[in-house]
Amino acid sequence: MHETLTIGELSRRTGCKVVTIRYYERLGLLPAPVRTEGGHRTYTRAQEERLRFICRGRSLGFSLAAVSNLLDLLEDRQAECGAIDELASSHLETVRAKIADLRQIEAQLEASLRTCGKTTRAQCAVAETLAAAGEPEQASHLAG
Amino acid sequence: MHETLTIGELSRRTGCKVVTIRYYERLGLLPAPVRTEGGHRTYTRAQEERLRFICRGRSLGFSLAAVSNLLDLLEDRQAECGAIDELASSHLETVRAKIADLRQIEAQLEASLRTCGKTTRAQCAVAETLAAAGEPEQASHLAG
DNA sequence: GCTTGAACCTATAGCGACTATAGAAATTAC
DNA sequence: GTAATTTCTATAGTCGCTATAGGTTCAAGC
Repeated sequence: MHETLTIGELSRRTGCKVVTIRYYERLGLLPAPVRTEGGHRTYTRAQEERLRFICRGRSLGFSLAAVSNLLDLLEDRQAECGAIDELASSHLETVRAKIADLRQIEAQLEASLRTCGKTTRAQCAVAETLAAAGEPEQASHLAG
Repeated sequence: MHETLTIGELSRRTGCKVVTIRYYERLGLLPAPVRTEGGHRTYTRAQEERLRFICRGRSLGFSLAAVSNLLDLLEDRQAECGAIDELASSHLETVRAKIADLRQIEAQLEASLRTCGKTTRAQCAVAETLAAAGEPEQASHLAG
């Protein structure tokens, strides 16, 4: 069987939006597929697999650059498993750092919300938490 | 005393970069400060407080739009504490959702790293985790 | 064969929250 | 007076998309 897929079918099968697929192609993450006479893209199973890999990497929080590295490593039959592991474990560290950041934020928000509702507007605990004049802090690793 | 500050001094005192301070001004988050004859910005203590508030909000993961809302609420002497609480607790939910996402990612990365190093390249567990053909997933709330 | 409507195409601009660059002018320290 | 530092403006780039506009192709029904 192994028929080819339109970009819409590929999108449905992978959960990756059509515009995003085209975007990945423009970035060079996905190879330019064969086109119909009219110029529509047609994808193979191999390309579907590659896209799945990209999506999975993204859903694990890897940057597109990291995903690209991973794809290169996988394609290089000489490459050691070690290089892949390294990328993954350095990413794991980043993930853990983000969790730690977020937990601090969670705790502070919880604390100020807990003491609020009991005080007047002038001493709103949440407002105080935000206004608290602390020492300059380095920006956290948080993106948003 | 209450002297004014240059943008560089303000930056050092708050930990907010000079370019970022100017950026906040352009967005209207910080009022345009008085200038010297030569056109250099001079800041007051009130503006320093406002900037601290913004930075604190950002470090708690609030968007600039949310910070702007919070500032408006604080300035409005009529406003109820409740509105502030609502913003904070809805943000807390977002934070918790992000933590949950990241924990799943952490677990998956840990799991694949644990089983790796024991297998040959061909069955690299990390590579498999990434290649795993799963059902289409909705994108997580993660920004980066 | 013809028409309709969905899916597809390209190109460009926008989002958020900055960051980087270039080149000029002001300020401060000696 | 000069040299170093800081500041100024304006513009473009980052990341990972998303949205818009305006046009073309494709598949199905008649």
